[in-house]
Amino acid sequence: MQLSYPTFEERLVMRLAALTELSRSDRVKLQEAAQSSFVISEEKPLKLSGPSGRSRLLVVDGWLARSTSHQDGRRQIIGFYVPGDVISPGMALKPVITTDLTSVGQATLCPAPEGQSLARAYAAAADVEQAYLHRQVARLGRMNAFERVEDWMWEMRDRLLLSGMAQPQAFQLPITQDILADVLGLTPVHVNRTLKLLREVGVLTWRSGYVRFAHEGASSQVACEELGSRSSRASGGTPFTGQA
Amino acid sequence: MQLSYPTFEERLVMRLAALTELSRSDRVKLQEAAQSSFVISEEKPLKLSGPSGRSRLLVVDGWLARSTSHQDGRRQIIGFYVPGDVISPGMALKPVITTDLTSVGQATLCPAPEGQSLARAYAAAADVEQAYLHRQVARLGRMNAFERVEDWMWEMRDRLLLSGMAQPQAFQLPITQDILADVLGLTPVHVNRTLKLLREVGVLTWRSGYVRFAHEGASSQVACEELGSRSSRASGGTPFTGQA
DNA sequence: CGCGTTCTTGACTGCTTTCAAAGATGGTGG
DNA sequence: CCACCATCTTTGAAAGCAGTCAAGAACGCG
Repeated sequence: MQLSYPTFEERLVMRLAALTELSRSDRVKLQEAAQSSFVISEEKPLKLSGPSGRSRLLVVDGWLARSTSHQDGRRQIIGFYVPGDVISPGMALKPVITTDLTSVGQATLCPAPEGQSLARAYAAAADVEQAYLHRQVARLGRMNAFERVEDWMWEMRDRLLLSGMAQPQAFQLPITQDILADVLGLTPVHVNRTLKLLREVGVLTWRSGYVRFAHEGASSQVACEELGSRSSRASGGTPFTGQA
Repeated sequence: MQLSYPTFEERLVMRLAALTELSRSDRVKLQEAAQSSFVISEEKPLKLSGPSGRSRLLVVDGWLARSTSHQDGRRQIIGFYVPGDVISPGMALKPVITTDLTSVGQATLCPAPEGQSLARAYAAAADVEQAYLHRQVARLGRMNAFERVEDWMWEMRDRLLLSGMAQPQAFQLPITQDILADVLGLTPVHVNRTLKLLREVGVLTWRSGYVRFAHEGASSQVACEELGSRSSRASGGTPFTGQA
């Protein structure tokens, strides 16, 4: 079980320092910023495109989701913002697509302080965010349900690890299966079945908001192999349940 | 039929001026840059992550594709760069995912000139690129084959229109169906069938590298309606808690 | 303890893939 | 000018992965 998380200050410094060398003064600014944080109530959409959302924000606690939806109810979550992530407003001259930003549960944010080295960190964060978008495209375009779920789980582990919000083989996942379905472009029912499969095959378990990997560092590559060996065996009752 | 395209200079100015007001001197810089363009031979991957690729580039002719691929052969094209687009290197500290940049057919590039107003244009271009990534995620995650193809076609029309590389109802599409399949996360066979359907339903035709829309301005919204009226309902979405 | 949300599971449907092969298309050389 | 070849486009039939519909079980909360 997760014993304790880093403090708000520690998360921000930890995460952003991983991107660039932060000057001492900028680290102090981050810690000060964390003091003046504010809470976003559950499921209340943020308007970042308007004049109010012209400033950059930092996530200090909770998860935020960027999503888009049709009027027929279909919804796609583009991605999440987790503690330490930078939310940039964007100039949004011509809305190629409109996205909403909502908090998952309750989230705490703070205005992003300015600074020499922080500017570099924000730029790097934008690059990383783009890379994760690329990966999300690849995931949705060319991976099956099994691979999508596993790949995504490892990705979140990696990201949360940077701000101390995860352990090497486990992390807290504060979303429902419905939401995960909207992230991975699947139906809730099929997400549920896929999770069951991941559990049976011995990849990971997700119970009461807590994800635990059965084995260390397995990238999406393993997912492919698992899948290949499973299907070649025609059907798989696989031993090896996850450890407690 | 396409009578003639704008000159290299015109494309760059046209496209970037649509993002921000360009100063007179910066427009001149763009025109000069277009003079010193170089050609990328067909299907030769560019290495933009290395030290050589530290500079920003502008596309003046042809299409480039950013893609990623598994070792089992599956390939996903993240997106295209078309004339007027800005290719930024990215700091790529930790490769969350590795992507290749290859030219589709033959492409012409030039180094991106620096300038006060150009800097704003590049920033805006980056924002727009991110918006198109969001849209690509939504397309792959929550649209069926029919909608994906139509939505993508309109998107490319819109983008090419900005640099004068398209007409309101037609544009030249220099790719194969195989490549389109890798963009939309489908198989070539199904792309072919979907194109046939789009043709029969009277949405668009694509013959000898030339796309022509049957009707004016139909967004992806129309795709949904078409689909709905034509046969069974589109794949239902996942309603969210507390919907209206 | 009751109720709403979330999680599971089963049975069936269907969109997309797979496998295979025939039909265009375009460029090249005789 | 036409045969020839590689590439690309079309089409059919069958299989599979994911979606749909429905209902029961488990969970959390006041």
